[in-house]
Amino acid sequence: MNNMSTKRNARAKEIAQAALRLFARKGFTAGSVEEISAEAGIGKSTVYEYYRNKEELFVAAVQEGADQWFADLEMIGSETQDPVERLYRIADLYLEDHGADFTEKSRLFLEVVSQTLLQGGIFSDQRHLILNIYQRHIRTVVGFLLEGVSSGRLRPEIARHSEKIAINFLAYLDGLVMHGMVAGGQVDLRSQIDLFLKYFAPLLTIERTEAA
Amino acid sequence: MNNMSTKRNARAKEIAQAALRLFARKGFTAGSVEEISAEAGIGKSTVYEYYRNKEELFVAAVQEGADQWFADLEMIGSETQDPVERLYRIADLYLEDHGADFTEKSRLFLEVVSQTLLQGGIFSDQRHLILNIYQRHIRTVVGFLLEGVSSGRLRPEIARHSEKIAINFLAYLDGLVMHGMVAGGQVDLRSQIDLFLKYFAPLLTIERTEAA
DNA sequence: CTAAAAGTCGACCCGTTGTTCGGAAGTGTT
DNA sequence: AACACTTCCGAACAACGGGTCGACTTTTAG
Repeated sequence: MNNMSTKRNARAKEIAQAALRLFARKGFTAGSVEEISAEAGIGKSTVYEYYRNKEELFVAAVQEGADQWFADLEMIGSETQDPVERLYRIADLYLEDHGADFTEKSRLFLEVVSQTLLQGGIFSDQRHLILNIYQRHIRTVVGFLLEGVSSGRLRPEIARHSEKIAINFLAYLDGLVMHGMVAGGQVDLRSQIDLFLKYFAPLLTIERTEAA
Repeated sequence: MNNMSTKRNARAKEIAQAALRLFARKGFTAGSVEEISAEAGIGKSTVYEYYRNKEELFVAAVQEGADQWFADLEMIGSETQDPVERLYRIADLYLEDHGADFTEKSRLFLEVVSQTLLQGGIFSDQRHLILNIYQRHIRTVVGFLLEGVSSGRLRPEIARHSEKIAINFLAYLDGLVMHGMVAGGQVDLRSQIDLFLKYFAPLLTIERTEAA
């Protein structure tokens, strides 16, 4: 029985991952259930054994994507204690795989935003789900900042505005990735971020190097 | 004859504007041609007298949106000469109408980005069109920065990185608007921008007020 | 005034796709 | 081997929506 349900869960997860890949590639409306089933290597009707409908499948795909994202974020938290280094690593995460074609995460993120506000979109009546993911995202970065203050590497004043700072930093990264998308390789995201952090990081850290 | 074609153009523009509104509200795939025709107060088939197909209509809608946007941007350029003031005004433009529900421009922008990268999307083979709009956008802000340098209000070093700076600034604004969208009023965009510009503007201007 | 041209639109066609259904194929139990 | 039970899927259903067509109305021009 337990064996049964774990096997079932594993199957459900496989389908969700296939859906994640396809939705990221083609979007919610254009990505058909049949294609997803093909991607997962099963029949179309089998999908409906695991998910009531396409929307539920999309939600599962988003959850799957979010889980992967937070796993990466937490990895950063455990691998380095230096707050500035952490910010650089987050930026790396955003740029990851940004070669020939874009990472699944960015595309799916875009699709989520669309579905969140588009009238009649999937999340228009399930905002709380997205809001949870969003707030966890912010909270993680706020945590990094506050830890940086406690450990004495960041200026104490940061603590007061930690949430605003986190939001601004992430907003910048999200926006930059979008620019990279529309500009399609015309913009060197790496050097954009380097320029940004070159001025941003000193605003946060204690050691002020006034001598240029 | 001339009268005829201007009348025809006017009609085409009306339809494009209706399309702009609807696509912004429901997205490209979910917004049907029938709804657009209803929004424009005409029959569905009439739309096809002015646009070959739905994609062409979408392109027209995007052009329409871009035209409005650049008109606003140029207005800023003519209304004030102060470069920092101009940046603030651009930020205002992004926040404009961000009350109950979001401005058409932001939503359409999102849809454009989607359609630009989604495999099989409209702009996947018409990237140049989007790229033109994008570059004009960047170039306008670069122009503001360079004018600021010439007039002696911005630091001369700015000139070297003017494009990178413009991109970073606009990327931040785009990203922030997206955050506002997903967070749905939980984030006070105005105060986010104020915090950002409070640290950003002094990096650009000549008069350094080291005494806090 | 009239005939051709342009504009309009209701009705229809048809491909796509989400969803259901009935039964076949596997799995475990006794 | 026979049974229940789950898993799987091919085929059919139904709705939706992009696009076409032919007839009707309005405009233009001589």
